[in-house]
Amino acid sequence: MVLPVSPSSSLSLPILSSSTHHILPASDPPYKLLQSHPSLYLLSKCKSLQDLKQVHAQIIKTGLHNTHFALSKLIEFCAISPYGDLAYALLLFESIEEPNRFIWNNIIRGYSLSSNPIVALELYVRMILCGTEPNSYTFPFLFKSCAKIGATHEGKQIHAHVVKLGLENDAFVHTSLINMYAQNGELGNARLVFDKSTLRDAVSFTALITGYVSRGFMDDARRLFDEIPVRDVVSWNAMIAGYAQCGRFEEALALFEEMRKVNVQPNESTMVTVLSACAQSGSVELGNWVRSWIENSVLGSNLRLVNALIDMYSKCGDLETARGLFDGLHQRDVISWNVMIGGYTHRSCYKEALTLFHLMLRSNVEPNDVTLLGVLSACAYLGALDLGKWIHAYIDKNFQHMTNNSLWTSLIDMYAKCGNIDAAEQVFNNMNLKSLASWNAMISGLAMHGHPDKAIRLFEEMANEGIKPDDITFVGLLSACTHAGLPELGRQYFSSMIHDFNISPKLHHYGCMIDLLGRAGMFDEAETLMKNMEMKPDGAIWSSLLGACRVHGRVELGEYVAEQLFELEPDNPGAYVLLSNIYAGACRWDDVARIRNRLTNMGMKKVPGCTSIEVDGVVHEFVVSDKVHPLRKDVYKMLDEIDRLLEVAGFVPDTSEVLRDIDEEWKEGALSHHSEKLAIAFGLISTKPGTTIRIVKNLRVCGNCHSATKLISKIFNREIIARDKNRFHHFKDGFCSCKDYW
DNA sequence: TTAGGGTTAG
Repeated sequence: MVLPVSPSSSLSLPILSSSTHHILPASDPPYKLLQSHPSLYLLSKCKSLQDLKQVHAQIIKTGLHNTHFALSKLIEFCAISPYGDLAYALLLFESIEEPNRFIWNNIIRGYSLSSNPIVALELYVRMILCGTEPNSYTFPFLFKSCAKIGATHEGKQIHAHVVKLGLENDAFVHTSLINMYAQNGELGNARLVFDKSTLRDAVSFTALITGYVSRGFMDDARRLFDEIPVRDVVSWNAMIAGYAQCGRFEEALALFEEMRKVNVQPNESTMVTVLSACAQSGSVELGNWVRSWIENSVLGSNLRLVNALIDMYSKCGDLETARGLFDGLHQRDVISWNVMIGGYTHRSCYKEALTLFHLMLRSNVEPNDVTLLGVLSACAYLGALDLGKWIHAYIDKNFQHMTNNSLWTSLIDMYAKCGNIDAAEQVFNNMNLKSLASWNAMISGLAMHGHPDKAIRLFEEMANEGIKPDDITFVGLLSACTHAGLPELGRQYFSSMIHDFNISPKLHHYGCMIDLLGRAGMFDEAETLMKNMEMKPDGAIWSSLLGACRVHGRVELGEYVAEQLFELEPDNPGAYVLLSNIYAGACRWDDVARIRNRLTNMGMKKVPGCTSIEVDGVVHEFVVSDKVHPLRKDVYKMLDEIDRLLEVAGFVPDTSEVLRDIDEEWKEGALSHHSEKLAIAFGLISTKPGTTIRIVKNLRVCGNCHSATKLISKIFNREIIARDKNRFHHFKDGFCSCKDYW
């Protein structure tokens, strides 16, 4: 936006110095009388737009609407108060023939606080074109708007207006100017404004410190902090929050100690900041101390603090204490619900998260975008497509105009992970402004569904639109190559990422490459890559190499790799299972027995296989040889029928696998009782013929179940979409989309 | 002769 430029001036303000007209009409009665007028008093008591309209009517009835003062108060209330209504304020504003400066300032202020601050700038243009001179109150609202929408260009023009009017020495204008530059990433200019002025109170210092903190310049921030003549509580808070934000929790907590030593009384924000540092660093002891401090202070029942406590306890893993505090709340706001739901998802208790969400819907608190982001990630994890769809509809209805497009990205992720890649593509294609995250979500979605061609096309489209890929984009691309078994292409992307895009490979990228090379049997290249890594390979990388050894029957290499894994992750039974299977493949039964014994002696328990399926919005979970599902009798009856039909169709179970391998659901006996087959049987009896069955398994699907499921899809004429630990399998007409490569 | 700046769940 270009603001009006005066033809007579090299600076930008045209009408400022020329015509200022006078403000209050002569009809305005004495102020004292106005201030004590009952309608104006009532205004401050309004709690809704309806109340407001009644007071407005009374103001008109008593003739007060002819005074600028009453109109000012009315507009101020409508525009600023949480009970007001900005649209109503604008309506009123437009009806005033010659708004005075106070009225202009307050309508601008209202928009600066709104979700649409650009209107504040547009109103400012009108204000100066109308010949009303802005004052030191006008500018902080404008700079706040510029900061909120990143309007540096406009901010600079308005800065010129400030200079022209000689207002740069107003403390409020000064600080909001620093803040505008700092928030818009122009730290140099923020510093210039700060250095040029003699106005150096804690507030202006803090504005600049926050700017440095947001860019990670902690040393500069700290130097400034040490220079503040009189540090107030907000400056302490900002510095503590700064350390916490960049993960330097010890320094954050040390500063908090220091603050108490110099007798600065912590306030609500201090405690929120400290609790969030405790939450992130897992310092539940300090958290407990903070809790007793809070309970012994006037802040005892402060909702924000209890919310922060709930958040702290759940992030530290003490969900019980968190839930106790949550249940003890007499009044819960949306944040209370969000932290508790987020606590469950953070600790992987997705079912509890969804149960709580349902409870929230029944209470009188409206979910917001944060709630939905949390719930969508739980849906994605559980494969709860029905609830995910419901949330999609809810977003369409209530959040259509929201600028936060992470909700759409989250929907893409949810649909992809719930097995509905078409719906994911639809959401993606309907997005007006696609963020990098949304491109990434779509690319990885296509990758896990085994559509490397589509993922690659999307990547090219993205480049054509001038969007620069990041490291996550390449994880998606490389995993597309892994799932499709395309080592050559993977190699090309890996090299392109480093040389064309200047992105240094992280653990994830190496993981994809080593998986890809290993499974293609290119062990020499995989080993070379591992040796040349800048960081130590993690358990996941060694595991994928071990998996490749199993596929290719590389016993000796497998033994070496397994040793590395035993050392790195002594409590992970996966490595033992894989090594045992490698021995089994080579018919080395003594070694198989030795490894089994070692496993048993160490008292390790394999993660039990578990498959979930959602029917009519309810998520049902089945474990291997399930004995708890209420409909298990019918399920096992169906299972017998399935086995009979499989036999008729000529299916011979590969029992050798059960005898030889301790497969992913080891020790659990009969193949037909694997959790995915139980879930499929349940799906067959509880959905209409022809309905797609979607299941989610926590482990990788075993070879025997994979073959059986292919045939089941044909016999029962059902599409079966299965998500396992690594990827998706779309079973249809006797075939699987993974082309038996997984 | 009505008002304004810096910290604050993910």
